[in-house]
Amino acid sequence: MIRLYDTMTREKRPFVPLNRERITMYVCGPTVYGRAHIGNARPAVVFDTLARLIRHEFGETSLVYARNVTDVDDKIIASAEAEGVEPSVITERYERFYLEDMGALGVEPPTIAPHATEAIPAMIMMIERLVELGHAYEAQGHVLFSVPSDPDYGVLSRRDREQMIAGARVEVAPYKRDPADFVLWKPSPQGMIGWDSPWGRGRPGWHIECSAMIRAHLGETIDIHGGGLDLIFPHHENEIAQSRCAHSGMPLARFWIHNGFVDMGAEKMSKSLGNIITPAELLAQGHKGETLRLALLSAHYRQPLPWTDKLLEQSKAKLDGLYRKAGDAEPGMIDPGVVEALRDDLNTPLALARLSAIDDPADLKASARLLGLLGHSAEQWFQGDSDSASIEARIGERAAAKKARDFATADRIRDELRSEGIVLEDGPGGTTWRRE
RNA sequence: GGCCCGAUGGCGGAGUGGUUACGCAGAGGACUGCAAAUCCUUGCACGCCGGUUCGAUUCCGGCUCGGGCCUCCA
Repeated sequence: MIRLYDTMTREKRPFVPLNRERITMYVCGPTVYGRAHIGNARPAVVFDTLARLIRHEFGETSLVYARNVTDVDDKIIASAEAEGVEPSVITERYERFYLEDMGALGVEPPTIAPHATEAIPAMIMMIERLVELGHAYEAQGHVLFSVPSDPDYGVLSRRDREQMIAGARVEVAPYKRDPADFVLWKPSPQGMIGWDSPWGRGRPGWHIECSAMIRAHLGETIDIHGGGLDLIFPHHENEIAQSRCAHSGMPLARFWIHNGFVDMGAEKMSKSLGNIITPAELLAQGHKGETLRLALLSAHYRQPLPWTDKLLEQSKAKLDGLYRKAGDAEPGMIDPGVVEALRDDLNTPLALARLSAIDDPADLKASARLLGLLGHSAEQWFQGDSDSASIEARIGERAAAKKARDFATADRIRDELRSEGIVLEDGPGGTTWRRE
Protein backbone atom coordinates (compact mmCIF):
# COMPACT_ATOMS: atom_id res chain seq x y z
CA MET A 1 0.00 0.00 0.00
CA ILE A 2 1.48 3.30 -1.11
CA ARG A 3 0.66 6.35 0.96
CA LEU A 4 1.04 9.80 -0.53
CA TYR A 5 0.77 13.30 0.84
CA ASP A 6 -1.97 15.21 -0.94
CA THR A 7 -1.63 18.98 -1.06
CA MET A 8 -5.40 19.29 -1.40
CA THR A 9 -6.16 17.68 1.95
CA ARG A 10 -2.75 18.34 3.54
CA GLU A 11 -2.45 14.79 4.74
CA LYS A 12 -0.94 11.46 3.84
CA ARG A 13 -3.52 9.09 2.43
CA PRO A 14 -3.47 5.57 1.03
CA PHE A 15 -3.07 5.72 -2.72
CA VAL A 16 -5.83 3.67 -4.28
CA PRO A 17 -6.00 4.29 -8.02
CA LEU A 18 -9.29 4.62 -9.85
CA ASN A 19 -8.27 1.87 -12.23
CA ARG A 20 -5.22 -0.12 -11.24
CA GLU A 21 -4.63 -1.20 -14.81
CA ARG A 22 -4.52 2.36 -16.06
CA ILE A 23 -3.16 4.66 -13.41
CA THR A 24 -2.85 8.22 -14.66
CA MET A 25 -0.20 10.72 -13.63
CA TYR A 26 0.42 14.14 -15.10
CA VAL A 27 3.39 16.30 -14.22
CA CYS A 28 4.00 19.84 -15.40
CA GLY A 29 7.02 19.63 -17.64
CA PRO A 30 9.37 22.23 -19.03
CA THR A 31 8.70 25.40 -20.94
CA VAL A 32 11.39 24.91 -23.53
CA TYR A 33 13.13 28.25 -23.88
CA GLY A 34 16.31 27.62 -21.90
CA ARG A 35 18.46 24.96 -20.38
CA ALA A 36 16.98 23.17 -17.38
CA HIS A 37 18.62 23.90 -14.02
CA ILE A 38 18.93 21.62 -11.02
CA GLY A 39 15.73 23.00 -9.56
CA ASN A 40 13.89 22.02 -12.71
CA ALA A 41 15.46 18.60 -12.53
CA ARG A 42 14.09 17.85 -9.10
CA PRO A 43 10.47 17.16 -10.14
CA ALA A 44 11.68 15.16 -13.12
CA VAL A 45 13.72 12.91 -10.82
CA VAL A 46 11.12 12.77 -8.06
CA PHE A 47 8.23 11.82 -10.33
CA ASP A 48 10.44 9.42 -12.26
CA THR A 49 11.08 7.68 -8.94
CA LEU A 50 7.38 7.70 -8.11
CA ALA A 51 6.66 6.21 -11.55
CA ARG A 52 9.17 3.42 -10.85
CA LEU A 53 7.49 2.70 -7.53
CA ILE A 54 3.99 2.64 -9.03
CA ARG A 55 5.14 0.26 -11.76
CA HIS A 56 6.78 -1.92 -9.15
CA GLU A 57 3.56 -2.04 -7.16
CA PHE A 58 0.96 -2.30 -9.89
CA GLY A 59 2.84 -3.73 -12.86
CA GLU A 60 5.00 -2.43 -15.68
CA THR A 61 2.08 -1.43 -17.89
CA SER A 62 -0.12 -0.08 -15.12
CA LEU A 63 0.91 3.56 -15.37
CA VAL A 64 0.31 6.22 -17.98
CA TYR A 65 2.70 9.01 -17.07
CA ALA A 66 2.32 12.23 -19.04
CA ARG A 67 4.81 15.05 -18.77
CA ASN A 68 3.99 17.93 -21.04
CA VAL A 69 6.17 20.22 -23.07
CA THR A 70 5.07 23.84 -23.14
CA ASP A 71 6.14 24.99 -26.57
CA VAL A 72 4.02 28.13 -26.95
CA ASP A 73 4.79 30.86 -24.48
CA ASP A 74 5.72 34.50 -24.44
CA LYS A 75 9.25 33.79 -23.26
CA ILE A 76 9.72 31.41 -26.17
CA ILE A 77 8.46 34.08 -28.52
CA ALA A 78 10.87 36.59 -27.01
CA SER A 79 13.83 34.22 -27.37
CA ALA A 80 12.92 33.47 -30.95
CA GLU A 81 12.73 37.16 -31.75
CA ALA A 82 16.03 37.79 -30.04
CA GLU A 83 17.72 35.14 -32.15
CA GLY A 84 15.78 35.97 -35.28
CA VAL A 85 14.49 32.44 -35.70
CA GLU A 86 11.15 30.66 -35.65
CA PRO A 87 9.90 29.64 -32.21
CA SER A 88 10.13 26.01 -33.24
CA VAL A 89 13.90 26.38 -33.57
CA ILE A 90 14.05 27.40 -29.92
CA THR A 91 11.62 24.80 -28.67
CA GLU A 92 13.15 21.90 -30.56
CA ARG A 93 16.63 22.82 -29.39
CA TYR A 94 15.73 23.08 -25.74
CA GLU A 95 13.48 20.08 -25.72
CA ARG A 96 16.37 18.02 -27.04
CA PHE A 97 18.67 19.43 -24.34
CA TYR A 98 16.03 18.72 -21.71
CA LEU A 99 15.75 15.09 -22.71
CA GLU A 100 19.54 14.74 -22.79
CA ASP A 101 19.97 16.34 -19.38
CA MET A 102 17.21 14.34 -17.75
CA GLY A 103 18.47 11.17 -19.39
CA ALA A 104 21.84 11.76 -17.78
CA LEU A 105 20.06 11.89 -14.43
CA GLY A 106 18.55 8.49 -15.06
CA VAL A 107 15.10 9.90 -15.76
CA GLU A 108 13.20 7.58 -18.06
CA PRO A 109 11.05 9.20 -20.72
CA PRO A 110 7.43 9.51 -19.60
CA THR A 111 4.80 7.38 -21.29
CA ILE A 112 3.63 10.38 -23.25
CA ALA A 113 4.98 13.89 -23.75
CA PRO A 114 2.11 16.02 -25.03
CA HIS A 115 3.06 19.28 -26.72
CA ALA A 116 0.93 22.36 -26.30
CA THR A 117 1.14 23.22 -29.99
CA GLU A 118 -0.41 19.86 -30.81
CA ALA A 119 -3.32 20.35 -28.47
CA ILE A 120 -4.67 23.68 -29.72
CA PRO A 121 -7.99 22.20 -30.94
CA ALA A 122 -8.53 20.55 -27.55
CA MET A 123 -7.86 23.88 -25.84
CA ILE A 124 -10.24 25.75 -28.13
CA MET A 125 -12.90 23.15 -27.49
CA MET A 126 -12.49 23.47 -23.74
CA ILE A 127 -12.54 27.27 -23.88
CA GLU A 128 -15.71 27.20 -25.99
CA ARG A 129 -17.35 24.98 -23.44
CA LEU A 130 -16.35 27.31 -20.61
CA VAL A 131 -17.79 30.27 -22.54
CA GLU A 132 -21.04 28.40 -23.16
CA LEU A 133 -21.38 27.57 -19.50
CA GLY A 134 -20.78 31.14 -18.44
CA HIS A 135 -17.41 30.45 -16.85
CA ALA A 136 -15.50 32.43 -19.44
CA TYR A 137 -16.05 35.54 -21.53
CA GLU A 138 -14.51 37.30 -24.47
CA ALA A 139 -13.10 40.79 -24.11
CA GLN A 140 -11.00 42.68 -26.63
CA GLY A 141 -9.83 39.55 -28.41
CA HIS A 142 -9.01 37.84 -25.15
CA VAL A 143 -10.96 35.09 -23.53
CA LEU A 144 -10.87 35.19 -19.76
CA PHE A 145 -11.87 32.71 -17.13
CA SER A 146 -14.38 34.23 -14.74
CA VAL A 147 -13.09 33.43 -11.29
CA PRO A 148 -16.28 34.61 -9.51
CA SER A 149 -18.21 32.04 -11.56
CA ASP A 150 -16.45 29.27 -9.66
CA PRO A 151 -17.44 29.32 -5.99
CA ASP A 152 -14.81 26.71 -5.16
CA TYR A 153 -11.93 28.68 -6.60
CA GLY A 154 -9.01 28.67 -4.17
CA VAL A 155 -9.46 25.22 -2.59
CA LEU A 156 -5.97 23.98 -3.35
CA SER A 157 -4.01 27.02 -2.21
CA ARG A 158 -6.52 27.78 0.55
CA ARG A 159 -7.08 31.38 -0.18
CA ASP A 160 -10.32 33.18 -0.62
CA ARG A 161 -11.14 35.98 -3.00
CA GLU A 162 -10.85 38.73 -0.42
CA GLN A 163 -7.31 37.70 0.31
CA MET A 164 -6.41 37.47 -3.32
CA ILE A 165 -7.71 40.90 -4.03
CA ALA A 166 -6.11 42.37 -0.91
CA GLY A 167 -2.77 40.86 -1.80
CA ALA A 168 -2.96 41.45 -5.52
CA ARG A 169 0.16 43.17 -6.69
CA VAL A 170 -0.54 42.93 -10.35
CA GLU A 171 -1.89 45.63 -12.50
CA VAL A 172 -5.36 44.68 -13.58
CA ALA A 173 -5.92 44.68 -17.30
CA PRO A 174 -8.86 46.97 -18.12
CA TYR A 175 -10.76 44.27 -19.98
CA LYS A 176 -10.97 42.02 -16.93
CA ARG A 177 -14.34 41.90 -15.25
CA ASP A 178 -12.73 40.77 -12.05
CA PRO A 179 -9.12 41.32 -11.00
CA ALA A 180 -8.66 37.59 -10.40
CA ASP A 181 -9.80 36.55 -13.88
CA PHE A 182 -7.08 34.93 -15.94
CA VAL A 183 -6.40 34.52 -19.62
CA LEU A 184 -7.47 31.43 -21.56
CA TRP A 185 -6.79 32.84 -25.00
CA LYS A 186 -5.01 35.95 -26.16
CA PRO A 187 -4.66 37.60 -29.54
CA SER A 188 -1.55 37.18 -31.67
CA PRO A 189 -0.70 39.93 -34.12
CA GLN A 190 0.23 39.01 -37.67
CA GLY A 191 3.74 37.65 -37.82
CA MET A 192 3.54 36.14 -34.37
CA ILE A 193 2.85 32.49 -33.74
CA GLY A 194 -0.90 31.95 -33.59
CA TRP A 195 -3.88 29.86 -34.51
CA ASP A 196 -7.33 30.70 -35.85
CA SER A 197 -10.05 30.48 -33.28
CA PRO A 198 -13.64 31.61 -32.77
CA TRP A 199 -12.15 34.70 -31.12
CA GLY A 200 -9.74 35.50 -33.90
CA ARG A 201 -6.13 34.58 -34.42
CA GLY A 202 -4.36 34.00 -31.15
CA ARG A 203 -2.57 31.69 -28.77
CA PRO A 204 -3.49 29.95 -25.55
CA GLY A 205 -2.81 31.10 -22.03
CA TRP A 206 -0.54 28.91 -19.99
CA HIS A 207 -3.04 27.29 -17.65
CA ILE A 208 -5.48 26.00 -20.25
CA GLU A 209 -2.75 23.96 -21.92
CA CYS A 210 -2.44 21.54 -19.07
CA SER A 211 -6.19 21.20 -18.52
CA ALA A 212 -6.78 20.46 -22.19
CA MET A 213 -3.89 18.04 -22.53
CA ILE A 214 -4.91 16.15 -19.42
CA ARG A 215 -8.43 15.84 -20.76
CA ALA A 216 -7.23 14.78 -24.20
CA HIS A 217 -4.67 12.21 -23.09
CA LEU A 218 -5.69 10.99 -19.66
CA GLY A 219 -9.34 11.82 -19.03
CA GLU A 220 -11.41 14.09 -16.83
CA THR A 221 -10.12 12.82 -13.51
CA ILE A 222 -6.57 11.61 -13.09
CA ASP A 223 -4.97 9.83 -10.17
CA ILE A 224 -1.95 12.04 -9.61
CA HIS A 225 -1.08 15.57 -10.65
CA GLY A 226 2.43 16.68 -9.82
CA GLY A 227 4.70 19.68 -10.06
CA GLY A 228 6.76 22.13 -8.05
CA LEU A 229 5.47 23.90 -4.99
CA ASP A 230 5.37 27.21 -6.82
CA LEU A 231 2.77 25.90 -9.23
CA ILE A 232 0.11 25.50 -6.55
CA PHE A 233 -0.96 29.07 -7.10
CA PRO A 234 -1.97 30.16 -9.60
CA HIS A 235 -1.23 27.42 -12.11
CA HIS A 236 -2.78 24.39 -10.48
CA GLU A 237 -5.56 26.40 -8.92
CA ASN A 238 -6.48 27.63 -12.37
CA GLU A 239 -6.24 24.17 -13.89
CA ILE A 240 -8.63 22.91 -11.26
CA ALA A 241 -11.09 25.71 -11.94
CA GLN A 242 -11.02 25.25 -15.71
CA SER A 243 -11.30 21.50 -15.66
CA ARG A 244 -13.90 21.25 -12.97
CA CYS A 245 -16.07 23.89 -14.57
CA ALA A 246 -15.77 22.28 -17.98
CA HIS A 247 -16.45 18.79 -16.68
CA SER A 248 -19.60 19.17 -14.60
CA GLY A 249 -17.70 19.39 -11.36
CA MET A 250 -15.62 16.25 -11.81
CA PRO A 251 -12.39 16.66 -9.83
CA LEU A 252 -9.27 17.07 -11.93
CA ALA A 253 -6.93 15.00 -9.79
CA ARG A 254 -7.28 12.71 -6.82
CA PHE A 255 -3.81 13.41 -5.45
CA TRP A 256 -1.89 16.66 -5.77
CA ILE A 257 1.80 16.15 -5.20
CA HIS A 258 4.27 19.00 -4.98
CA ASN A 259 8.02 18.89 -4.62
CA GLY A 260 10.01 21.41 -2.60
CA PHE A 261 12.70 23.64 -4.01
CA VAL A 262 16.37 23.26 -4.51
CA ASP A 263 17.95 26.11 -2.58
CA MET A 264 21.10 28.07 -3.29
CA GLY A 265 22.15 29.51 0.03
CA ALA A 266 18.95 30.51 1.75
CA GLU A 267 16.91 31.12 -1.38
CA LYS A 268 15.35 28.93 -3.97
CA MET A 269 17.27 28.36 -7.16
CA SER A 270 15.50 30.20 -9.93
CA LYS A 271 16.22 31.78 -13.20
CA SER A 272 14.82 35.12 -12.21
CA LEU A 273 17.06 35.25 -9.14
CA GLY A 274 19.99 34.37 -11.37
CA ASN A 275 21.38 31.75 -9.00
CA ILE A 276 20.96 28.69 -11.15
CA ILE A 277 23.28 25.84 -11.83
CA THR A 278 22.46 23.36 -14.56
CA PRO A 279 23.01 19.63 -14.89
CA ALA A 280 24.75 20.40 -18.17
CA GLU A 281 27.35 22.53 -16.36
CA LEU A 282 27.89 19.96 -13.63
CA LEU A 283 28.22 17.18 -16.16
CA ALA A 284 30.76 19.22 -18.09
CA GLN A 285 32.73 19.65 -14.86
CA GLY A 286 33.02 15.89 -14.65
CA HIS A 287 30.24 15.09 -12.22
CA LYS A 288 28.22 12.07 -13.15
CA GLY A 289 24.49 12.23 -13.73
CA GLU A 290 23.94 9.52 -11.20
CA THR A 291 25.67 11.62 -8.54
CA LEU A 292 23.24 14.43 -9.27
CA ARG A 293 20.33 12.04 -9.07
CA LEU A 294 21.42 10.70 -5.70
CA ALA A 295 21.90 14.25 -4.46
CA LEU A 296 18.37 15.13 -5.55
CA LEU A 297 16.97 12.07 -3.79
CA SER A 298 18.93 12.60 -0.60
CA ALA A 299 16.24 14.78 0.96
CA HIS A 300 12.55 13.96 1.14
CA TYR A 301 10.85 15.40 -1.94
CA ARG A 302 8.71 17.84 0.03
CA GLN A 303 11.65 19.28 1.95
CA PRO A 304 13.86 22.03 0.62
CA LEU A 305 17.19 20.74 -0.67
CA PRO A 306 20.23 22.96 -0.15
CA TRP A 307 22.52 22.58 -3.14
CA THR A 308 26.21 22.68 -2.24
CA ASP A 309 29.52 21.28 -3.45
CA LYS A 310 29.61 19.26 -0.29
CA LEU A 311 26.34 17.58 -1.18
CA LEU A 312 27.89 16.48 -4.46
CA GLU A 313 31.02 15.17 -2.73
CA GLN A 314 28.93 13.22 -0.26
CA SER A 315 26.72 11.81 -2.98
CA LYS A 316 29.72 10.73 -5.02
CA ALA A 317 31.35 9.09 -2.01
CA LYS A 318 28.17 7.25 -1.15
CA LEU A 319 27.78 6.01 -4.71
CA ASP A 320 31.42 4.81 -4.73
CA GLY A 321 30.63 2.72 -1.70
CA LEU A 322 27.46 1.30 -3.21
CA TYR A 323 29.21 0.42 -6.46
CA ARG A 324 32.04 -1.26 -4.57
CA LYS A 325 29.60 -3.38 -2.68
CA ALA A 326 27.37 -4.21 -5.65
CA GLY A 327 30.26 -5.02 -7.95
CA ASP A 328 29.07 -6.62 -11.14
CA ALA A 329 26.28 -8.67 -9.64
CA GLU A 330 23.18 -9.34 -11.67
CA PRO A 331 20.12 -7.79 -10.01
CA GLY A 332 18.55 -10.10 -7.44
CA MET A 333 15.62 -9.48 -5.12
CA ILE A 334 14.38 -6.03 -4.20
CA ASP A 335 14.77 -5.41 -0.49
CA PRO A 336 11.41 -5.09 1.30
CA GLY A 337 12.77 -2.36 3.55
CA VAL A 338 13.56 -0.15 0.58
CA VAL A 339 10.10 -0.67 -0.88
CA GLU A 340 8.48 0.00 2.46
CA ALA A 341 10.32 3.31 2.76
CA LEU A 342 9.26 4.40 -0.71
CA ARG A 343 5.66 3.40 -0.10
CA ASP A 344 5.60 5.87 2.77
CA ASP A 345 5.20 9.02 0.72
CA LEU A 346 8.32 8.31 -1.32
CA ASN A 347 10.71 8.51 1.62
CA THR A 348 13.87 8.36 -0.45
CA PRO A 349 16.30 9.32 2.36
CA LEU A 350 15.05 6.38 4.40
CA ALA A 351 15.15 4.13 1.32
CA LEU A 352 18.76 5.18 0.79
CA ALA A 353 19.55 4.35 4.40
CA ARG A 354 17.98 0.91 3.97
CA LEU A 355 20.04 0.47 0.83
CA SER A 356 23.21 0.92 2.86
CA ALA A 357 22.16 -1.97 5.08
CA ILE A 358 21.82 -4.51 2.26
CA ASP A 359 24.71 -6.99 2.30
CA ASP A 360 23.93 -9.08 -0.75
CA PRO A 361 25.35 -7.46 -3.90
CA ALA A 362 22.59 -8.80 -6.15
CA ASP A 363 19.83 -7.54 -3.88
CA LEU A 364 21.58 -4.21 -3.49
CA LYS A 365 21.67 -3.76 -7.22
CA ALA A 366 18.02 -4.69 -7.72
CA SER A 367 16.92 -2.41 -4.88
CA ALA A 368 19.01 0.52 -6.07
CA ARG A 369 17.49 0.25 -9.52
CA LEU A 370 14.08 0.91 -8.05
CA LEU A 371 15.52 4.33 -7.22
CA GLY A 372 17.11 4.65 -10.64
CA LEU A 373 20.59 4.07 -9.19
CA LEU A 374 23.40 1.56 -9.86
CA GLY A 375 22.35 1.27 -13.47
CA HIS A 376 25.96 1.06 -14.68
CA SER A 377 28.54 -1.64 -14.27
CA ALA A 378 31.10 -1.05 -11.56
CA GLU A 379 33.74 -0.83 -14.27
CA GLN A 380 31.87 1.93 -16.07
CA TRP A 381 31.37 3.77 -12.81
CA PHE A 382 34.97 3.58 -11.63
CA GLN A 383 36.89 3.63 -14.88
CA GLY A 384 34.64 5.30 -17.41
CA ASP A 385 36.22 5.91 -20.78
CA SER A 386 39.80 5.95 -19.59
CA ASP A 387 42.72 4.72 -21.70
CA SER A 388 42.98 1.46 -19.83
CA ALA A 389 45.78 -0.08 -21.91
CA SER A 390 48.23 2.65 -21.01
CA ILE A 391 47.17 2.67 -17.38
CA GLU A 392 47.56 -1.06 -17.12
CA ALA A 393 50.99 -0.91 -18.73
CA ARG A 394 52.15 1.46 -16.04
CA ILE A 395 50.59 -0.69 -13.35
CA GLY A 396 52.68 -3.55 -14.79
CA GLU A 397 55.84 -1.45 -14.50
CA ARG A 398 54.95 -0.63 -10.95
CA ALA A 399 54.36 -4.28 -10.14
CA ALA A 400 57.81 -5.12 -11.46
CA ALA A 401 59.35 -2.36 -9.37
CA LYS A 402 57.48 -3.58 -6.31
CA LYS A 403 58.69 -7.09 -6.87
CA ALA A 404 62.25 -5.79 -7.00
CA ARG A 405 61.44 -3.89 -3.80
CA ASP A 406 62.17 -0.67 -5.63
CA PHE A 407 59.45 1.19 -3.76
CA ALA A 408 60.68 4.58 -4.83
CA THR A 409 59.90 3.77 -8.46
CA ALA A 410 56.66 2.05 -7.55
CA ASP A 411 55.48 5.07 -5.58
CA ARG A 412 56.55 7.45 -8.30
CA ILE A 413 54.36 5.63 -10.80
CA ARG A 414 51.51 5.59 -8.36
CA ASP A 415 51.88 9.32 -7.72
CA GLU A 416 52.00 10.07 -11.41
CA LEU A 417 48.79 8.18 -12.01
CA ARG A 418 47.31 9.85 -8.99
CA SER A 419 48.00 13.25 -10.48
CA GLU A 420 46.08 12.11 -13.55
CA GLY A 421 43.14 11.24 -11.34
CA ILE A 422 43.81 7.51 -11.27
CA VAL A 423 43.78 5.84 -7.87
CA LEU A 424 45.44 2.46 -7.43
CA GLU A 425 44.30 -0.17 -5.00
CA ASP A 426 46.52 -3.16 -4.21
CA GLY A 427 44.45 -6.20 -3.33
CA PRO A 428 45.17 -9.87 -2.83
CA GLY A 429 44.47 -10.53 -6.50
CA GLY A 430 46.72 -7.74 -7.78
CA THR A 431 46.28 -4.05 -8.37
CA THR A 432 43.02 -2.47 -9.52
CA TRP A 433 42.47 1.13 -10.50
CA ARG A 434 39.70 3.65 -10.66
CA ARG A 435 39.10 7.21 -11.72
CA GLU A 436 38.86 9.45 -8.73
C1' G B 1 -0.75 42.32 5.20
C1' G B 2 -2.94 37.14 3.89
C1' C B 3 -1.97 31.88 3.16
C1' C B 4 1.67 27.94 3.79
C1' C B 5 6.18 25.36 5.22
C1' G B 6 10.56 24.51 7.97
C1' A B 7 14.28 24.62 12.40
C1' U B 8 17.82 17.51 14.33
C1' G B 9 25.39 16.26 15.50
C1' G B 10 31.19 19.12 11.51
C1' C B 11 27.95 18.31 6.87
C1' G B 12 23.58 15.84 4.57
C1' G B 13 19.26 13.78 6.47
C1' A B 14 15.23 10.13 8.39
C1' G B 15 12.42 9.00 12.49
C1' U B 16 10.20 8.52 17.29
C1' G B 17 5.88 9.87 23.70
C1' G B 18 10.70 6.43 27.14
C1' U B 19 17.43 2.48 24.68
C1' U B 20 17.59 8.64 18.93
C1' A B 21 18.54 5.84 12.08
C1' C B 22 21.68 5.97 8.05
C1' G B 23 25.35 8.30 4.88
C1' C B 24 29.63 11.63 4.29
C1' A B 25 33.61 13.74 6.91
C1' G B 26 36.78 13.06 11.63
C1' A B 27 39.54 10.07 15.49
C1' G B 28 41.80 5.24 17.09
C1' G B 29 42.95 0.20 15.66
C1' A B 30 43.58 -4.10 12.12
C1' C B 31 45.44 -4.98 7.23
C1' U B 32 49.49 -2.75 3.78
C1' G B 33 56.61 -1.91 2.12
C1' C B 34 53.86 2.90 2.38
C1' A B 35 49.14 4.00 0.58
C1' A B 36 44.20 3.08 -1.31
C1' A B 37 40.12 0.03 -0.38
C1' U B 38 38.00 -2.94 3.40
C1' C B 39 36.86 -4.40 8.49
C1' C B 40 36.48 -3.14 13.85
C1' U B 41 36.00 0.73 17.56
C1' U B 42 34.69 5.72 18.53
C1' G B 43 33.21 11.18 19.56
C1' C B 44 29.25 14.65 18.11
C1' A B 45 22.31 16.96 17.79
C1' C B 46 16.88 17.30 18.32
C1' G B 47 15.93 26.69 17.84
C1' C B 48 13.75 29.38 22.54
C1' C B 49 9.80 29.71 26.47
C1' G B 50 5.64 27.60 28.58
C1' G B 51 1.83 23.56 28.84
C1' U B 52 0.00 18.29 28.76
C1' U B 53 2.52 13.78 30.65
C1' C B 54 5.46 9.42 35.26
C1' G B 55 8.44 10.94 30.97
C1' A B 56 8.72 15.33 25.04
C1' U B 57 13.32 16.05 20.19
C1' U B 58 8.42 13.85 19.22
C1' C B 59 1.78 16.33 21.25
C1' C B 60 -0.38 21.61 22.28
C1' G B 61 0.34 27.05 22.69
C1' G B 62 3.46 31.26 22.24
C1' C B 63 8.13 33.26 20.51
C1' U B 64 12.50 33.78 17.50
C1' C B 65 14.80 32.80 13.06
C1' G B 66 14.64 31.09 7.98
C1' G B 67 12.03 30.01 3.53
C1' G B 68 7.89 29.78 -0.13
C1' C B 69 3.33 31.64 -2.60
C1' C B 70 0.00 36.00 -3.30
C1' U B 71 -1.16 35.61 -11.23
C1' C B 72 7.31 34.74 -14.75
C1' C B 73 8.52 30.36 -11.74
C1' A B 74 9.97 23.16 -10.81
